[in-house]
Amino acid sequence: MSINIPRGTQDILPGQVEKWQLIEEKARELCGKFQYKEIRTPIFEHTELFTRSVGDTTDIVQKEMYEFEDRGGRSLTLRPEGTAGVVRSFVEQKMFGYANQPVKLYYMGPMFRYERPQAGRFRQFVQFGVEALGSADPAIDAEVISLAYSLYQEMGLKKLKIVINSLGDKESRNAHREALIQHFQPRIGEFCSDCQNRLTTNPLRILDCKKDREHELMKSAPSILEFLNAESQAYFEKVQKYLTALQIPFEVDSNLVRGLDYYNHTAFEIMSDADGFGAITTLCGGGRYNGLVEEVGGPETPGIGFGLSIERFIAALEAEKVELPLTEGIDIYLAGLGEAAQEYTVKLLYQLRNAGFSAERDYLNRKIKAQFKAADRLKAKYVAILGENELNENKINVKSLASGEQTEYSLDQFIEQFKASVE
RNA sequence: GCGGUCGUGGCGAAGUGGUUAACGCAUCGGAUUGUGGCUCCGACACUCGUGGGUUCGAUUCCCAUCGAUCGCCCCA
Repeated sequence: MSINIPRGTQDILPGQVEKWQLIEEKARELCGKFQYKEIRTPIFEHTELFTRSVGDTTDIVQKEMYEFEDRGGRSLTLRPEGTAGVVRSFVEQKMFGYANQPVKLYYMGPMFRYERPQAGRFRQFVQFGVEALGSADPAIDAEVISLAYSLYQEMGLKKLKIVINSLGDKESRNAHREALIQHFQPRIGEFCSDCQNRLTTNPLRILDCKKDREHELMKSAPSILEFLNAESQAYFEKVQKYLTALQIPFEVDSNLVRGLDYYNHTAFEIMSDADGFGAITTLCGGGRYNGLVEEVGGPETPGIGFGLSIERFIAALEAEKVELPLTEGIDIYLAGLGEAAQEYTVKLLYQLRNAGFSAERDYLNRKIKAQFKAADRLKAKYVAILGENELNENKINVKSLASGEQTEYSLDQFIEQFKASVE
């Protein structure tokens, strides 16, 4: 029996990988403009880092982590998200002491979650994310959101929706939580089983339920926004003010919840409205996590960031049928006929490549006709034909595949002459 | 963890309880003995996902299993 790819993973092959490269390039370019620097942290960390930061009651920690013990008996976990590792590094490398503050970082790499795969959901997926540590200015919340938004826009996505909410600070959250429990408790029996569980684990999530959306208690439920204290309220308003100034369209959804424990204040998601996008709508999720740095052992430091999946990014591009500017084709294909000529093309090919051309030759000993077909498939602009005749007469014929015109060159000076004629 | 659908050549995709497993694309060869994209001709399935069962006989029926896919939960 042959070995197949592990569940929830994928091979990204030539033809598809170019899309990844484009997104990665664009992300890096944008980070340069926004002044976020790349950080590369390990793909596995001590398990405790995730249980402490992500939260040990979250689904991620409870049932989705790739956790293992190494030969030294340490409990390690393949990272399920990017923020924890970055924050760990921030603390461990004492970045809070850097002259440049806030510390603005980005990362790109594989994350791992043991989930049942479906559309836009994998066990290994690639996340691009950004973290800004050390500033509690609402302007940086707007900057982070605008960075993600720009990336999608510049790649050509149009059907985007930004949803924001404020989760408030700890005080606001706890007050809200109590109010929710009081609100739903008396009639929780009328809700779905999921919601009944949520009442004790995470009552906030009840508001997010799709089944019980129409229940009257849903509409009358206390909103987090009513429980924001003055400070949280002012902060949230500032974020909105800045987004408006940046002309970034957004809507406030007081039911927007984040699944990781470390979030507070600003929470946001960027979603795709494109048809045929299935059940996945969230392209990007992020928010503020003041308090996380302390949780991981560092000094009191505010932070905000987002994570987005490249897989979903590409799915959204496909759903919107965005044409990406993928470059393809080669400059020249060397068709050789006969042993002596074929041998000669080995050298010629290398010279062409060194002269700056993308070039290819036949490696399967094919006949001239098949070599032309191969050149066609490679979308070659030119085919150079070298046979016994040409070799003896010190010349080489070059045919333009577009026009069909054939030009003769001196074999000695072929590279120089060809280069001159193309330029 | 739960539910729906599906599993036939490199890819896409028909099909039947019975002995040669359609077709399309791709590939290779030929028509055109050194020139592509069009056309025509030819070649190309000893695991019909795997294991077991029913049967004289199964790719086709049943069960299990694995995988894919979509949805729930949750999330990127």
